Order: sequence, then C-alpha cells, then structure tokens
Amino acid sequence: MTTASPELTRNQSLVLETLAKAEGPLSAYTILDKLRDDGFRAPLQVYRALDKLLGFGLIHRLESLNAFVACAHPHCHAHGLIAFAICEKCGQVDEFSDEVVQKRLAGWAEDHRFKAEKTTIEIRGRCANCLAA
Amino acid sequence: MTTASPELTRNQSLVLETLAKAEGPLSAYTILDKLRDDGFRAPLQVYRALDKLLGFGLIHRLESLNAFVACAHPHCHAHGLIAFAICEKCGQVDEFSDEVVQKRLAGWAEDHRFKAEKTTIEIRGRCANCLAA
DNA sequence: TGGTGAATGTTATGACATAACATGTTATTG
DNA sequence: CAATAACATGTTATGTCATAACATTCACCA
Repeated sequence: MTTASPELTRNQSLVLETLAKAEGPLSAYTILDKLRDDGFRAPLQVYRALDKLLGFGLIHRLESLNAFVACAHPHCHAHGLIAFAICEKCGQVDEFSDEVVQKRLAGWAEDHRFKAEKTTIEIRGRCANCLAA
Repeated sequence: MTTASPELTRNQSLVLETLAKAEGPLSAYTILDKLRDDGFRAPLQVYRALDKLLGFGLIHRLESLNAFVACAHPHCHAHGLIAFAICEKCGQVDEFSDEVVQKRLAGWAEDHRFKAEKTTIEIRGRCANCLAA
C-alpha cells in the first residue's frame, strides 16, 4: 500500500517533527513559517516533504481542512481505512478505524465494480472536552 | 437539518442549473466562466450562491476536489449521511448513502461524546466504465 | 412611504498548491 | 576514479481556491 520509508531526509524530518509536536493539524504554510529558522524559504520545500511523508504513511492529509497531521500510529503502517473526528472548536483530531465501515464501503465498491484507491472519512463537530466546557 | 428552500434567486438558479447540466463536479471558477454570458463577473457571486444552495441541500461540496455537484436526490432533502464515489479518470460522481456506515459512525461519536455536525465520505478511484475501457 | 433584511456588485486580498528550471548530493558501476 | 543515474533541493513565478470589506439595489410589509 504505502511505500516503505528508508531514512528520512533533513527536510522530511523537520516537517514530520513539526507535525508531531503540533497540537492539531497544520497547513503547509504554517509549517513553512515554523521552519523559517531552519532555512525553509519556499512552499515547495514543505509540499515536497509532505508528499513523501504521505507516501510513507507517516502523516495524513485532512481534505476538509487543507491541512496535515502526523499519523497517530506511525509504527503500524498497515492499518486500513482511517477516519478522523475533527473538533471545530479546539482543532483536536481523533484518528480511528472501523472494520465494519471499511467492509461496508468495500462492499459497495465491489457491488458497483468501483476500484477504490483512497477513501476519506472526516467527521467535523465538537469534541467531548469542548462540549463539557 | 437543512433550511427549507423558498424561491431561488436568479444567481442561485443559474448556478444550480449549471451544476445540474454538468457531467461531473465543477469548481467555483469553472462555474463562473460558464456564467460570464449571464452577467457573472466575480467569484463571490458564485460562492454566495453555492453557500445558499449547500444550505438548502440542493448541492454538495466534494472536499477532496474543492468542487461542487448537484444533489442526485434533490427532492428528498432528508437523507442522512451521504458518501461519494469519485472516478479519477472520467470525473463521474456516484452519490449514495449507507445506513450501516451511518449508524456505525454515529456509534463511535456517541462512545466518544463527540457531537458530529458534518460528515464527509469520499472514495476516490476508478469507476466500472473506466475499468472496462 | 420608509425602513429592514436579504441579495447583489465590485475591488482587493488572503490562502492553498504546483510548474519549470537550475543546482547539489549521493550511490552506483563501468 | 570518473561518468552517470537517481533523487533531493533551492528559487522564482504562477495558478487555483476562497473571503474581507464596502457600496448599492431589491423585495417586502409595518
């Protein structure tokens, strides 16, 4: 599925660390700003690293946010379909997977002779903490 | 859930018709270009109409494409969670819903005290036609 | 009739993403 | 070792998606 990751390059490591340290999702330009002191000057430096990291399965892209997060399970690259619950208030992202949902969507695809390449599931709303507050 | 739609305004009707006639999803700027002859001159004219139509449940936004499609079931505004299968080759979009997936995600949300506002499910891949060809 | 709220028009700007090309780096391998 | 292939990087420019801010117009009805 995902390409194995050899060593990460300097740029890739910097971008991954930035995402790993972050509380929530970051846009490419936010990452760029955080890495100015490390010599980053142009968006492409970030986007190229992001592309590789996505390929390695070390990060995810949140389509509804145009932003990126470090994978919550970076050591088991093998997990299938992943869903995200995104809090609109605090930005917190919860990453999970569900066998039943996965099988169900796979079933639909099979019934319709549709070959799925990539599936996006994103739930926007309010997390427990923010609801309690 | 979705606000009832009174009469559509001229701009809203033009945008909706454009989407309804289209083969696949259109970006806001593509819609703008198609409506130049009708007097459209600025992106906001399109985006404002799109916002209203989204509110009425007459169109959908495809997050992974930054594009819009007319709702496939414009007369039953009541359906719950909607999923999309998007062909990367021909651009065709198949809109469907699945009770099981919906219940399963709702169950996760309940377990985690997460209040879902909007859920996005988009499957990118190849449709049956394109695979056959 | 005049006032309120919604829709519209217009200009400018912000935010996200990639094209194109030059240069550097590292690892073969002949 | 030198040639070269493959990949990563740097840089400028540009393309694409979306909204802020403000002025004007329109429809309705108190």
